[in-house]
Amino acid sequence: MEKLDWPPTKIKAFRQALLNWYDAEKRDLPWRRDHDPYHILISETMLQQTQVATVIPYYERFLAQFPTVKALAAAPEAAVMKAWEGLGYYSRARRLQQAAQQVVRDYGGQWPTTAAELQALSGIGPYTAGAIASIAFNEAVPAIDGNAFRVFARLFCIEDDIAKPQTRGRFEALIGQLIDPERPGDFNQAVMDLGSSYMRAKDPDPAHSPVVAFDQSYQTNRVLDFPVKTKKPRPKVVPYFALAIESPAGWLLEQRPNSGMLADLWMFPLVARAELEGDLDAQIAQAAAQFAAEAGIAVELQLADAKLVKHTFTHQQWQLTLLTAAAPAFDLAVLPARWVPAAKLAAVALPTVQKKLFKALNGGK
DNA sequence: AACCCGTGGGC
DNA sequence: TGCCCAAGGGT
Repeated sequence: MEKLDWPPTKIKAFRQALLNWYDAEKRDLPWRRDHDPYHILISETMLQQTQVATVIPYYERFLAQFPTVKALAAAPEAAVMKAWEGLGYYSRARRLQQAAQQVVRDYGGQWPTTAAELQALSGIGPYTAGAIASIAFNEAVPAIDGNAFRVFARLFCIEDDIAKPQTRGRFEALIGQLIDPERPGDFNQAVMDLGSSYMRAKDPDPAHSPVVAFDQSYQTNRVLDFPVKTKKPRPKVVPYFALAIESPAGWLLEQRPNSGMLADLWMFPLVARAELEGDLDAQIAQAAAQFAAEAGIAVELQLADAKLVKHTFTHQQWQLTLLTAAAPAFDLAVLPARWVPAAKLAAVALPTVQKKLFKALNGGK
């Protein structure tokens, strides 16, 4: 598709059909109240791999807590992580704050205005750079997300696998010829609205789409054949012991390493069972020994009543066997850990799997 | 290029 | 239940 074979009149008709529909039917979303690049950045970052309905309350709270790019740049990282709690993909939160710090420090608070410059900021890739540049700064660049891939794959019956990185370039070339140079931000957002309504992944309604006359997949009765996308492998099962250790000072929560799964969040200490040997009792004894070596104190681990908690991520399924122990409030200087009383749990960022563990300890409530 | 990184909803 | 999907980016 090096060169789009549509005549200029057809290109104009497509833009008009899309934008007329958008002007009449666009969704009323909190981040569409203005074109502030800070607002666009927050919303686009939250919306990565996350549904609109999930994002809306997070967006409102986040903006109330960190109203300006300077406020976000200056905030304690723990506060940013807490505001992100439950949204997932937590590196997004750290990189969002890093981007804010880059804007303040490297640009003196004056936003770069091109997609090329924006993409150099932390956490901003080709999609988010295109979205900010087109919506906030009117640059005629595509913003290719899952919606755009689906919409244009269907419109042109494109067989390329959208899971492959090299496919993006072909879509960029195509959309670059179609995007409305007068209204690039609205064009990109119209494509997203189209991709989440008439041209959604499941149960689409292409017959009533504003661009049905341009939809080759509909005309050839192959709508659901597009986009072509390879499947992901099933999550791998990973067994752990989760150590619920309670002292008069509260629960023992460990801060996870600053890279990898649930980086920087707070959880019960985990012991990987794959490295342990023997039956359950033997493994519990090994877990206790391992903990004693790290913490410098022996605890008596017991199988909890609610013993198994499962949590599925994109690539892993954790099977957590819950062990409990009562302990004195021993010194934690050697661990990246804290005693957190129940009343102070609201102060640390907990992943959903940790909330499940607390719930299991409370008898499912 | 292939893999890693969360969560909730829908069927 | 298991699987797919949802405004991706980093390495």
